[in-house]
Amino acid sequence: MKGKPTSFDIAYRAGVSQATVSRALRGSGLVSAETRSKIEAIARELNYKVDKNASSLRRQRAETIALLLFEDPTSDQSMINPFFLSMLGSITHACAAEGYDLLISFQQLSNDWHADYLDSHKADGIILLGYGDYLKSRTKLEELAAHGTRFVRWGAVVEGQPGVSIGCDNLAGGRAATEHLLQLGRRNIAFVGSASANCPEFFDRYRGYVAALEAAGLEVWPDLQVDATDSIEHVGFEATRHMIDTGVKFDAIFAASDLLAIGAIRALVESGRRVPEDVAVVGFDDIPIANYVNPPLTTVLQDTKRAGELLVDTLIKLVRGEPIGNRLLPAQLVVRRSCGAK
Amino acid sequence: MKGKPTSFDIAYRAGVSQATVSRALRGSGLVSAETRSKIEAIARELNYKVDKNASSLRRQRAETIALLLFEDPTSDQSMINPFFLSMLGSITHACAAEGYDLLISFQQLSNDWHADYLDSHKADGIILLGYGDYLKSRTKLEELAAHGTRFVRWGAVVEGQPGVSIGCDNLAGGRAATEHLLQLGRRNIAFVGSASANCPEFFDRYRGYVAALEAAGLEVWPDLQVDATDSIEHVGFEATRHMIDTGVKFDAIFAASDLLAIGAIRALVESGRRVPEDVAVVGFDDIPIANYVNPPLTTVLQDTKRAGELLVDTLIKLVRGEPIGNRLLPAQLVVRRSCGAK
DNA sequence: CTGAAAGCGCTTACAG
DNA sequence: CTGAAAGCGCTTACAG
Repeated sequence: MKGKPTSFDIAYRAGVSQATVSRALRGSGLVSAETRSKIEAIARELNYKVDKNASSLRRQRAETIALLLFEDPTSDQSMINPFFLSMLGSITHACAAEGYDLLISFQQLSNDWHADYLDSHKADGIILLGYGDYLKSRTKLEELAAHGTRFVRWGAVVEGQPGVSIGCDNLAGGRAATEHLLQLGRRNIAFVGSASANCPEFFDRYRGYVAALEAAGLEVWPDLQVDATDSIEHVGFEATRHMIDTGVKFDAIFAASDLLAIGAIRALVESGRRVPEDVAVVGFDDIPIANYVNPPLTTVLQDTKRAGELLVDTLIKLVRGEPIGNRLLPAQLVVRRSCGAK
Repeated sequence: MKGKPTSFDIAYRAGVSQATVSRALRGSGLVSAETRSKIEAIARELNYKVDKNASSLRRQRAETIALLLFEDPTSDQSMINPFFLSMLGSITHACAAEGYDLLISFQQLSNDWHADYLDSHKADGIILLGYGDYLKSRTKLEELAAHGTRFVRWGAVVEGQPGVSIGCDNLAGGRAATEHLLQLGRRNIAFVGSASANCPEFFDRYRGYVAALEAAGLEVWPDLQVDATDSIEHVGFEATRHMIDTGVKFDAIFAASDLLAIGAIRALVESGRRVPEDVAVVGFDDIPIANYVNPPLTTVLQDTKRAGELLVDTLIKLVRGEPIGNRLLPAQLVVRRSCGAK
C-alpha cells in the first residue's frame, strides 16, 4: 500500500466492505460492536483519517466555518484592532469545541469573496467581523442575505438589519461609563466618537452617554461631541487636540473605543493636562493594552470569549436550519485609574 | 437549475463539453480565446465557483495551509501571546497573496492533530507557532518529520533540528540589547529568561547577552540570571521580585520577552525603584503593548510581517518539493524610554 | 447488520 | 483546440 491509506485498505484488512468501514468510522448504528472495534483498531494502526474533501463532496457540507475580518484598506494593515484579535482567539476555540474547522481571511469591503467561500463549498457559513461602517456595508449584507448566504456578524443589533447579528449592549455600556464619570463629580463630559447611524455601535454608546446626562439633568452640548469614526489611536489624538485647540471646556472624556481613549490621553498629556486629575477618561472594549497604559484605562468590557462562543453557536444553528435571532451581550464597566475612582 | 450551478450547467449554456469548461476556468492553454471568454462570461453571470472539495479531491491537493498555534494548557487560554497574534495577521495576508486558504487551530502539545490536517487532506502543509520548549516538542517534531509531513516552524534555528525552521537572529538581538545598556553606562545587567537549551530562543538571547558582556570585559554573574521560561507578565514579575528580595545589585534588566519585561517593570515600580533612573529595562519582540507601557519599552523588534511571508513562502516551496532550508531574520533594536537613552 | 452500486463535482490522460 | 471517459475517496439509499 503506497501513499495514504483509504477506506478500501481498511476494508481489505478488516475483511469487510468499504461501505462498512465508512459506517463504522462515522459512528453509524448499523455496525456490530465487534466489526466496529476491529475497524477502529486497524484505522488507528494505519493512521487512517477520512479524506475531508471526499467526505465533504459527498455529503455536501464542509464542516468548516469561514471567518472574514474586514479591514480598512486606508489604515496600516499591520495593526489589526486588538479587540478583533481577541475575538478571533475565542472563535477559534469555539469552532474546535464544536468540531468545525476554521478558515480565516482578511477582506476589503470592495471585494466579493464573501460568497466565494460558500459557492465553492469551502465553508458552510461565514462569521463577519469588523463591519463598523454600516452605510458602506449595508448593500453587501443585503446581497448576502438575498443570496441565501448563512452568516452572522458581530456588531450593532438593530431592527430590520439583514442577517443575524450579535453584539454587545452598547447603549447600557455607554450609559454605565458616563454614569461613572458623573458619580465622580465630572460635569463637562465630552464624547469622542461618531454619533451617527452610520456607525451604529458608536452611536449606541453615544445614546447611552446622552441618556446618562439627561437622567442627571444635564444638558448635552454639541461642542462636547467630536467625530471619530475609526477606532485608531491617531484619530482619538486628533479629535482631542481639536477640542483643546477650540477651547472647549471639559473635565472628562468618554471615548467610543479604547484605542480612541489612548489617543485622547496622549493628546491631553502633551497639552499639559493631567489624567485623571484634570480630565478623567473612559474607553470601551477592554483590549489588553488598556490595562498597561498610563494611567491604566477605565473602560467597558465586551466579553469576547462569550461573544466568540455565541457567534459560532449561532452560525451552526443557522447552518442546520434551526431558528435563531439576534443576541445581545451585557457590557461591563471595568474601573481602573484613568478616572480617579478611589 | 436548482441549487449551485456546476460545470455541467456552464457547459450546457456555452454549448461545449464540461471538460472544456474545467480547462477554461483553470486557465489551461488548451482552450481558444473565444471559447474561454464565453465560458468566463457565463460563469460570472451564474455566479459559478469551482467546487473546492471536488477540485481538491481530484487534484489531491487542498491549496490550503494549516496554522497550528500551540498554547500552554496551564496558562489562561484567553490571553494569547500578542507576538503570535501579530504573526497570525501577517501569515493570513501572505496566504491570501499566494492564493492559499488558511485553516487555523489551537493545539496542545499532547494531542496529535498535527498529522490529522495532512492525513485528512485538509491542508497541504502546516505552520507551527509557539513551540517554545524544545524539550517537550522535540519528539513531536521528529515524528512529524519521519512521517513525511511538510511543515515549517517559527523558532530557534538550530543545526540538526527536524524539519525546516525560520526564526529571528536572537543572538544578535540579545547582543544589541545588552550593548545598548552598556553604552548607557549600566554595568550590573540582569538577564530575566531561561538560559537553557530547552528554550533555544531565550538561550540564544542569553548567549548574545553574555557575548556583549564579555566583549566589554565584564564578568557574567550567575546571580544576575533568573529563570523565566514562559513569556507571561506574571513570570517576569516574580523573577524580578526574587532578585530584589535576594538583594542582588543590578542597574539594568534585559528580559527575554516584552511580557517578561513588563512584569519586571511592575515589580521594580512596586518596590520603589524608578525606571529607567534606577534600573533600565529592555525587552524582546516589540509587541504592540510595548509602545504603550510606562515608560515605553525599549525592545528588540522581530519583523512579524516579513516572518509571516517567509513562513508561507517556505512552506509552499516545501509542498512543491523545491529545496529549501532554515532562514534567519534580522533583529532590530527599538529605542524607547525604558533605558533612559535621550 | 452487511454489501454492491450510484454519485458528489471536478481534472486530466487519451484520442481525435 | 475539443470531447468522452475514468477516477479522486468517500456516503448512503437500496436490497438482502
